[in-house]
Amino acid sequence: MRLPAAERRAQLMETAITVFAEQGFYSTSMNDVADAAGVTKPVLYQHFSSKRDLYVELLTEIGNQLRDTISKSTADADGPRQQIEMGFRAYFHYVADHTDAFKVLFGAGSRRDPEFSSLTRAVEGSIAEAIAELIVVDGKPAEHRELLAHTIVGMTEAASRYWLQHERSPDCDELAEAVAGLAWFGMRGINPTDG
Amino acid sequence: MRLPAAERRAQLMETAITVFAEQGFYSTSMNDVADAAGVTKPVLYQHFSSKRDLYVELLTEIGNQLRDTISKSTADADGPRQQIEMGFRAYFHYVADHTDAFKVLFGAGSRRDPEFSSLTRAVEGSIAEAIAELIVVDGKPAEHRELLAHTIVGMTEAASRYWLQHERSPDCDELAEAVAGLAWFGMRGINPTDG
DNA sequence: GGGCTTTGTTACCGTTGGGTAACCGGATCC
DNA sequence: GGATCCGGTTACCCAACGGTAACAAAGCCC
Repeated sequence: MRLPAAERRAQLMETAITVFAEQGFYSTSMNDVADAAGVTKPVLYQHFSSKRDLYVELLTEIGNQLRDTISKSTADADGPRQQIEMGFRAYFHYVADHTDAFKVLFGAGSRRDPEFSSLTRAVEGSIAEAIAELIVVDGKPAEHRELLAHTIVGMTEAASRYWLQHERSPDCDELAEAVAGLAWFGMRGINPTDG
Repeated sequence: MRLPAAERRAQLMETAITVFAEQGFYSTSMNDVADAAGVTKPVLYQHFSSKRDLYVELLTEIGNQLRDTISKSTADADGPRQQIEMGFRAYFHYVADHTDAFKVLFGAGSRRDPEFSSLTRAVEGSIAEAIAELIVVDGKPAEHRELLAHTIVGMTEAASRYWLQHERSPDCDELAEAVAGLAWFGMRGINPTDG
């Protein structure tokens, strides 16, 4: 029942992710989180100064996790095609293994609020940056690169949402392959001279 | 000041779209909507039985509008490539011309709630259906088609969001061309035997 | 075992916001 | 010119929720 501060804090964050993932930011009360953690509200306020603060900490932690996962997995890729492939695989595996975290980071509540959305956009931005480097545009304005990169990131989120809602079929790797193919041929078709 | 019921109702819906687009479902109070319309709360309740009811009516109207716009524009297309092109053009023009409506339909508040999200998903579904027919997959499970179609729909939303946040540059048609290309070559690359 | 710290709890406050009851005033119809 | 709609307002109720003050009890150090 009684836990040392650090452990309690970690448990609260984990619990909060579950509850927020299910009900979203606005429909979740601090009592909901506290109850789910088997604790009362003031305990929550011992660790987080406000509801927003709690949510912000969740978003930053999740964002860092996802970013690290992807960047580690693409580090030792061999060529752009493989980099795309491995990046997508890592992304979808993260979605599969940390579904609640994914839902919190890219779910509804996080995009409306300016403070929250700046965090999720930072994550999207850093992923998009990596993708943008793989796009070769000649004969087209360079700004298209960022646009297309962000579009691909959004596409991946959409695929994840659809996949989660349809019994996670096909399996994770097959999903990654299909969506990576869509992205790869899409961005390559734009500029067919790309080797 | 004083308006006949039908007009007042129309005005309220238009105003509500603006306010909801700006602040989202949860952060918008019925008073906010009423104030923005230059009217008091009970007037709102004379036309809509609850906040949810108001929102649901907005979503269905917007959804129908968007669906009609797209299906009309693709009706007299000549071949799949042109169908994609024209569909995307219609979609992005809708975003440009009815930005607030777009934000309400695909914005944050609408995906969290099951009742709301079923409406936005219905729209996405009907667009995805049209796209799915243009995807030819052989050698791959047929279920991939729906997955990819939904992925492309999501990609379009993401592109719209990014575009709106970056001063709407490049212009609408150029945007449509770029994203349509991404989708077309993406879904074509998946199965290169497609003519 | 007594005192201090750390971890909880109960009970409360203030505001916000969905929803409603009761009342007002001008046009219209006879 | 008075009854009658119809569109509108003021004033309110009540529940939910973010946040807090004050208090209880477990563990630890000596």
